[in-house]
Amino acid sequence: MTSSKTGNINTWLSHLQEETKFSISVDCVIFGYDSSKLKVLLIDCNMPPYEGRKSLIGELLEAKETTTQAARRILKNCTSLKDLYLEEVSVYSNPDRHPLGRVVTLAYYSLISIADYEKHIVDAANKRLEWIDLEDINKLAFDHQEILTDAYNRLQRTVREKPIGFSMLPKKFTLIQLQNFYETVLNIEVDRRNFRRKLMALGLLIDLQEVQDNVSHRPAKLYSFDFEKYKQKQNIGTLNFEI
Amino acid sequence: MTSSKTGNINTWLSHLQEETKFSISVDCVIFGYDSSKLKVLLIDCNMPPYEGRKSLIGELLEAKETTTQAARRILKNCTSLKDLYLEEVSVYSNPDRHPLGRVVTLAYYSLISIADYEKHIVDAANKRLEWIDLEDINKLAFDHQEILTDAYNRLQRTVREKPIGFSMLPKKFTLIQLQNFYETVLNIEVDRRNFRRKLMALGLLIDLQEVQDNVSHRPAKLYSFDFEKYKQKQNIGTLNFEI
DNA sequence: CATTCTTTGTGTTATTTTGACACAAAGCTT
DNA sequence: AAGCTTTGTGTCAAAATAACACAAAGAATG
Repeated sequence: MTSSKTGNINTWLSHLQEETKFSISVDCVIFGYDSSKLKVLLIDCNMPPYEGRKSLIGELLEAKETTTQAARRILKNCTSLKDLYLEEVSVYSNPDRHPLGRVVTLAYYSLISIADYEKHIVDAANKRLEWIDLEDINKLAFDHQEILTDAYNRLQRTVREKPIGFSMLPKKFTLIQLQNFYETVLNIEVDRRNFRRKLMALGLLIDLQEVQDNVSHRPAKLYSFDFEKYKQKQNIGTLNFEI
Repeated sequence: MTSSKTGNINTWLSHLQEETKFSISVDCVIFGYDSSKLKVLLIDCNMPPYEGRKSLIGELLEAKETTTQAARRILKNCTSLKDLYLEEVSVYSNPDRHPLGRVVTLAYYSLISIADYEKHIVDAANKRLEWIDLEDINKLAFDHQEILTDAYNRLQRTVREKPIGFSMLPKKFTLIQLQNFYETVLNIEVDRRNFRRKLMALGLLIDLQEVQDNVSHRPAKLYSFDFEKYKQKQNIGTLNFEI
């Protein structure tokens, strides 16, 4: 019945054979946002046949960790930041996708506010890490272009449904900055007044009673996102964050 | 800088070591719909310590296939059906999740119209496959309860955004059947008239000019879903399938 | 110091979408 | 023929969305 030599892994005992074991890597798409640009943290690839191209940041899964833990390890290695937003994208398992041999990859994406955190990017020169504008990326190593596309689609979807965008903005932001962020990430244009009305109606922005500094025009009011209130609303089911 | 012994898998050459290779399995959550019930195709598990419980259907990934191909192989093995809807759920990689040793699992879910296809379920007795009402499932083997929950959440989300529900219904269906389906899967109640208005407004249902047979009341009109028109609308961007 | 420039902040109206609700029609049963 | 069950349909109120213009704040300029 079952054509597999190994049988149903979930019902009867069989031993795990070496020839059906695989290297697993975890690749991270690290999105950053800065001055109205969505960027991705990339690294130079010098592995044939992809020399000269850039690639996502990835490492092999280790013996005693989950893929999520591996993703956090990678993030900490290149940003020295913990607690970043992290979301699984997909699995990439084409047998020929990696020149070193068969590597099955789990992709995750993560979000960073470049303005707030650039100072933490460790040793960027040594690691040849670089923020590249998303719109300028078109030919990554391996199947990373596909991974990036998938990750971006996931980001676009999730950013509409959950307040993950705020982790890409400074802690204090203006409504215009927030609007620009959504317009950039979602590649849309929205009416300023309608956007403000909608956001204020959520009741999740804290008016900091401060205004911008050092701008050569009327300074905008500063807000922060009320994560506490969001959690409460989430718990009591009152929530509909929808951009 | 990088603490990993293996270094960045995507930049420089390192060999793939045996101690960091893993067994990978693919598990399928096969949803079926029949007489207003959402069901899942499960198999008896007789592996300690989970004897007596039921589990999802899964097999080990083979050397030359993608995880998607493995999922299709599994589906064909237990339903002899090809071209079923298939969607990735998530990866499960806790080191202790499987008693045989470390197994990293990719979960997929798939959809079947039980009414149309039950005849194709091969050798259900031999394989100890059984359709179990979703609401009666509460203690599966391994971490399969978690996988099922994740898969169901994905199904609920996708069924609202894409016309995947029609692959769980007979090819000819009544509007009431369609409504019952959405009410069951989404665990909501909707107004009959408003539901009909919304669905007809999509312009994607074909009025078959037929009515039900063998019912002891006024027979309902039969419809089918216009997959062709849906594809066209999708291509020209006119689409907003949203239940 | 008055004028200009840029950007912020705000309210109303028309349109569309959603939600609530009741009764007649079809076909089978008795 | 009367009764039963389920299907099929329209209107109106409420809510959400989309479109739109002008005054106010502060810096820069002459």
